[in-house]
Amino acid sequence: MARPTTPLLSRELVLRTALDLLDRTGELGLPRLARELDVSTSSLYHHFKGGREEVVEGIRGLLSADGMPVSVLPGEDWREFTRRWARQYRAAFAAHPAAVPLLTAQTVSHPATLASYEALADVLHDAGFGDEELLHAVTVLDCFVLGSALDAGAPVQVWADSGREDSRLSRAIRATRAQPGDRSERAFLLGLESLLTGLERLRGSA
Amino acid sequence: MARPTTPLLSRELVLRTALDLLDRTGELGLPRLARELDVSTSSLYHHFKGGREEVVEGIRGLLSADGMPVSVLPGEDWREFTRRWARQYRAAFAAHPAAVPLLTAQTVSHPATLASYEALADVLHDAGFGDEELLHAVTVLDCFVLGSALDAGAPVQVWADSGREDSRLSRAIRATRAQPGDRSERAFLLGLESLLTGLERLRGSA
DNA sequence: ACCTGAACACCGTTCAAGT
DNA sequence: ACCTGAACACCGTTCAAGT
Repeated sequence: MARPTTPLLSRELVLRTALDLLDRTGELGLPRLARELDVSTSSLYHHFKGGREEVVEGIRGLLSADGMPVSVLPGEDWREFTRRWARQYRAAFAAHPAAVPLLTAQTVSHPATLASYEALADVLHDAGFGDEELLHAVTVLDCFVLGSALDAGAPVQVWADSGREDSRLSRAIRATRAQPGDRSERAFLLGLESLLTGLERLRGSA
Repeated sequence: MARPTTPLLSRELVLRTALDLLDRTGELGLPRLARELDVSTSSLYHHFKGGREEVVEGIRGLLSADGMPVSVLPGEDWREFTRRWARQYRAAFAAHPAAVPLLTAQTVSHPATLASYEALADVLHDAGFGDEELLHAVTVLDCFVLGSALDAGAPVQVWADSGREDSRLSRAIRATRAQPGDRSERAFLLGLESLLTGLERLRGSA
């Protein structure tokens, strides 16, 4: 066939298919992805010169572009914005658990993701955070969100439950009947509030 | 040569070499690892029937076994123990940044790691945490430590700095002159204190 | 510009063969 | 039990050839 009159691929199509493949199989292989698209593996390199890494980064963009808050709503303070930012960030990851290890293994470079961090930084700055405090705040939130995203896909509860039956942890798990996914999210919300309170104190100390 | 009179390999030797390889090259390939050990690739499977996954899990054990607190020191309260637990956990990971993405991509099953979580759970229980609160506490701490371990290897600061020069984040980074590694640790300690305070409130509400 | 097919250097894993 | 060498089914990436 060689060059078709109308392109068979587009970045968008490749990325959507890649994310779907990841969701269904838990893995992302370029040959497998190309098969899914009815195309030869080398075709992918015409749209992603950076190869596999660029595909993964594109997936990050997909998740960042859709729904991440970019500015404060009317009447919203920094606490509310930050809560929204963190919840949306985690939710985007939690919806695609298999993508998370791939994303955390690779440096962030996608503009949409960078933009969402910039938005957070701007809001914190306007709220009175100094440069030092601002960096700490962004780092702390980033760490907790990423860790929680990993936990959303592979909850502590699941592997802890396979330990000794008479252990404290196993007994605690049996004593409560919430689903691992629910518990993961509840713990996230709880930790987030603690961090927001801590950051408020940090802001005051500036 | 076939079977040597004295074994060429041991789990310990393989794991130490694997961790060293990971530290030096940032990657862990079984053929590469075998070459490092002057042995054929298939030899590794005699000591790790679970293959690559078991090797990675063994590395987790190496990091967990060495220095993780297992019981409270005299006069130590739950807060101090938990602080020590989290700091040691993160430090073990931060010392081997390339191992972190491998470890977070794979379910925990190593007894030494499970034991360190059990130890934390026991201390929290003795401090009066109920089953529900205990699980939340362990989850929150796990999330934050893992996220911070990722950040220790690939700090937010590094990739954020490659954004627009006039952005708030880039300006904040330039305005402060701490090293990314230092900042990562400082942010961790700051967030940890916030979480400890939050968990204290959780404990009280039981 | 965009797709193909072949080629290359890698993987991880299995297994019969040797001591 | 422990090591080897060959074999298998995969990877990711490159590149000349075709339209």
